[in-house]
Amino acid sequence: MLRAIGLRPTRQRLALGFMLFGKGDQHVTAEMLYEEAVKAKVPVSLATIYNTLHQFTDLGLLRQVAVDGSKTYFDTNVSEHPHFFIESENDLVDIPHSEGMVDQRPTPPEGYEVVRVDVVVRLRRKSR
Amino acid sequence: MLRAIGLRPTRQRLALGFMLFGKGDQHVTAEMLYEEAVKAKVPVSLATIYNTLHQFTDLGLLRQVAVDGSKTYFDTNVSEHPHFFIESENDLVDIPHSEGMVDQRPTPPEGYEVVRVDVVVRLRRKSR
DNA sequence: ATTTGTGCAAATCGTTTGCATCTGA
DNA sequence: TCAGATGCAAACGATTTGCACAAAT
Repeated sequence: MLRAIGLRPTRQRLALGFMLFGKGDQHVTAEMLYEEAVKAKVPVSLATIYNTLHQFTDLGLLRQVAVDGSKTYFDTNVSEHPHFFIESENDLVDIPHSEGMVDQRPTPPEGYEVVRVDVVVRLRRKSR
Repeated sequence: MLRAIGLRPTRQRLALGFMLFGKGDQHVTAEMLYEEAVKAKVPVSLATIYNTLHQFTDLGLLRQVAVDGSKTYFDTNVSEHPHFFIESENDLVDIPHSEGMVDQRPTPPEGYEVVRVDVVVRLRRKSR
């Protein structure tokens, strides 16, 4: 598969590929993936994690989600869909569809095209 | 007005308040506001800009918009509305409403409440 | 006189970059 | 062999923080 998209199947790319796509849809940050790799004793550097995430994204295997200022999230589900972001836990999850939110692409202004649409519903644990 | 919301009307807060709310809706980053202040010869530090932006946000005068990794944008229009983000120019603009996009609040999961909904349509200049 | 705000510089955090070294075809 | 990948450490940019000084009430 890596070969198919023009990337050398190296140890680290293979390992990261399995971690990302081997267990259903998930949302990861560079740091999270790095931790997981360390735990799994996969020798890989943070720099390589970033390289890989971006390469995968450019090749359409991952999708970036703009959540907020700091961390960048990558979604293994590349289809267009909205997210819940639970602020207290820094957790990003898909919104089960049909949960309201008709999500129609707006017409872009003359001369521009839509790159992607980010819909993030930010949640907080209810106090009372 | 500052007094009304419980903030001392200091020189810099007054100046920043005018810059923010004195000319219709706009979208600013800390850096942009700082530049504007410097140009207008308003003596203010970046730290104070950040303090002020956050205080105003907490008090509901501004609204934060999650655009992407780096810069944080603040919108003087605090109502819930979607945005276009023009990647090449780093420009954030309101989407003229009725442009499609039915924007219905989804039902949050048990025990959570919606803090805010960010809808960002990312645009790129059309190539051909 | 007290409390609150401001400015500076240093510290932090996620991410990127330069470059020497390694590795897969 | 050798282009492409990796790893390290330094560089970066936006934001935050600690603390001395200044300004509102």
